[in-house]
Amino acid sequence: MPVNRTSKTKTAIVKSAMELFALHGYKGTSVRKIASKVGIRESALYNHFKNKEAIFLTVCSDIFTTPFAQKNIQDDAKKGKKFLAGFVVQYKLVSFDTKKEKLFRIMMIELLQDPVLRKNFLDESHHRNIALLSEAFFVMMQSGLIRSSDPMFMANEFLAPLFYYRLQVTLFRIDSEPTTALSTLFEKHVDFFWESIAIH
Amino acid sequence: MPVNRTSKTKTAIVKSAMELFALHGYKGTSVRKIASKVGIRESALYNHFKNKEAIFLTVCSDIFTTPFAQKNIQDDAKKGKKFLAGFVVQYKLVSFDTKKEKLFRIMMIELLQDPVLRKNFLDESHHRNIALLSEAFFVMMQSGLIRSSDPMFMANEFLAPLFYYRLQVTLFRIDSEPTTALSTLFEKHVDFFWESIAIH
DNA sequence: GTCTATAATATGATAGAC
DNA sequence: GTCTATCATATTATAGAC
Repeated sequence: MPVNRTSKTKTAIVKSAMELFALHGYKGTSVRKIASKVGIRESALYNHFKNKEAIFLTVCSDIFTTPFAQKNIQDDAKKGKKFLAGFVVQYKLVSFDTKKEKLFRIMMIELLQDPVLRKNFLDESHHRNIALLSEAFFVMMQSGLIRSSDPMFMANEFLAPLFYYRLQVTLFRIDSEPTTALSTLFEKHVDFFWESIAIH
Repeated sequence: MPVNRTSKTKTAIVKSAMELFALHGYKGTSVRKIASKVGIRESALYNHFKNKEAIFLTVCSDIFTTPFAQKNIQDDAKKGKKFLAGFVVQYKLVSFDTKKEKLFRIMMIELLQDPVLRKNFLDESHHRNIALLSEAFFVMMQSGLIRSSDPMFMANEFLAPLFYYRLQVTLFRIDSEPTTALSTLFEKHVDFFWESIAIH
């Protein structure tokens, strides 16, 4: 028997809620509208969730799950540019993933209003990425692959454009505008950045 | 006699509304709360503004006014690093300006929800900055100051970290955390970037 | 697990006295 | 220009029948 005992309705609620939260934020999404989108009455929804916040928390539960499961940075980082390219491939995949994009929208809307979400973003997303990249750059410096600098600052410089491009992708997609031009930015960033730091 | 006939109450409404919008967004701010903060009744507020949206539009009216009044980029850009440093000084001033910070918060909250605000951000902020920087980088390339590359892409790479640092400043300030460490990032960015592109 | 009914409250906005 | 009073509607949430 399946371990996942989550009912079909509950799954449908989370899915509908995610879409509405991504479009109108927490306050702009009413329990009524979620229920309506699912095709049930408001009261029936309370059979699956304690309240509106519980729905939101479930929707946000894997907002910061990251695919950057780095096993061995010490070794991987020695590959230099290839390591950075690999990181960006993952980042780009996440940026264009439909579900992740919805969660990213929710995060951006609530980031400045929700203290918990804000802390999680800084800890689980920003600091985690910075720590990973810092270590990698440190290794690359020790290996003589790149010029010497503050690894953590370099990590910030490397990460920031990725975030900015991801935000642009999201903004374009909201208005159904093509993202082909934006798509290449990620790879160009790796090339440009590596050209900037590499010791030839 | 003064040209500005805006009443004291109207000014107070805009000020209070700005603070509330910056904290809780458009939907999270009720007309009641604005009136309460001003110290008047809700109905009195409608004597100064047609409706809630009119208040919001007034608050947002100079959200994209920029201090980057570049007279002569063709000449200024030839100064190379000094031009970039000057740009960043302006950007940093805006990032730490109390009023501008509130407007930035509002923008970030509504950016993904309000199509008009989104378009204005892309046109008046992003594209304007990219156009300015692109032209500057183009001049620098022609002058042999920096390595050859796509000027517009380079502009993106230069602008993105500034935006990211500004966002971090804003997030830290919401939680009343010190921004001294962040403060130096802006100058370090200029140094790092110039080191990356300059022809020595 | 869903429905109808209902409660308590919040919201945007208006009417009319002062 | 501000007040009290009021309205229509929307909102979160609960009670109880089926």
